[in-house]
Amino acid sequence: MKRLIENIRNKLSEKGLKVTPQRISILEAIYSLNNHPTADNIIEFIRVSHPNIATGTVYKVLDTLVENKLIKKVKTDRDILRYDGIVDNHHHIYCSECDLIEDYKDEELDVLLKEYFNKKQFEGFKLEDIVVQIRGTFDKC
Amino acid sequence: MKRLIENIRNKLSEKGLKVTPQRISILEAIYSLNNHPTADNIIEFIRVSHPNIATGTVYKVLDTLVENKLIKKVKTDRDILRYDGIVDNHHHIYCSECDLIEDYKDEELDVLLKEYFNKKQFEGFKLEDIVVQIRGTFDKC
DNA sequence: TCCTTAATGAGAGTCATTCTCCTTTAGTGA
DNA sequence: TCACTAAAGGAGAATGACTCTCATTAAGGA
Repeated sequence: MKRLIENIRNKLSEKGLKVTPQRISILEAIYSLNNHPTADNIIEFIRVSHPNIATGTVYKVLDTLVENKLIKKVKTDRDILRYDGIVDNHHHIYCSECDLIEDYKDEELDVLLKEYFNKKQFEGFKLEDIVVQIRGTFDKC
Repeated sequence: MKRLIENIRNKLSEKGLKVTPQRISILEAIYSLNNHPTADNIIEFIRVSHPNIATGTVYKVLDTLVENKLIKKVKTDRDILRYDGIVDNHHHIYCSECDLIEDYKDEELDVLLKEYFNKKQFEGFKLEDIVVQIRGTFDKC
């Protein structure tokens, strides 16, 4: 736990961001809440230890973290914005029945896509990132 | 134009949906406004010829159309829902600078992905759809 | 043409997110 | 170590996209 917080401090100052208790607990919340929390999940989690944090602050910090690539936004077509503490390239599996979003890492796929798009070459466009959305239904749902 | 409306009528009744003037003009708006309009874009467009349409009606019709797979939802990074009149399998290019979403059709890519995921086989998961999100920046932005 | 049921209009309500403005604090430099 | 300044946070009002409710209207089948 100590170690996690030390790690968070380093990440923040590496980016030239002020290390504030609010920023630390928000990142801590994202790392603790596994499944792509919403802003609301994060606020609820933090209020336990930090009852006075303002919702505006949480949104502002989340924006800052996204800008500095310490977290990612996850787009879903069905509901509100979610946040993802994993910034390595990875994909998402969306269940059509429940609201779950699962992470999907697949280096073989990454290589395949990278090679494909390298060959392709877009005119007038600088490619930054490719994310695959896999939609389907879990049998358990 | 006559032809477009006839086409829309057919699509609606094929799905067993009542053919109402509101539904027709909403679909017409989506087909006319090319680039993935927001609900607001659609409302603005329709009000010209149909000033009394209620915003609630527009949202309700859009939901119905999505449910019946006559249109698709797309979400931008800035968290605004947009609607897409193209329901064939296709992908999207997201610009990090502007909020534009461009369509990206690529059958070679579709085949590649289909083969890849056929080989892969997920346990306990029924695959429905694979969409690739391509993020980057247009030089013009 | 009539009847039933679904669709629409109007407008109030909701709720995630943003804004404003004042206070507090992190980090720098003396 | 302390003081200063710009950046960050708190409180809560404001915004705006979307939803709900309920009375009215109209599509489509009998």
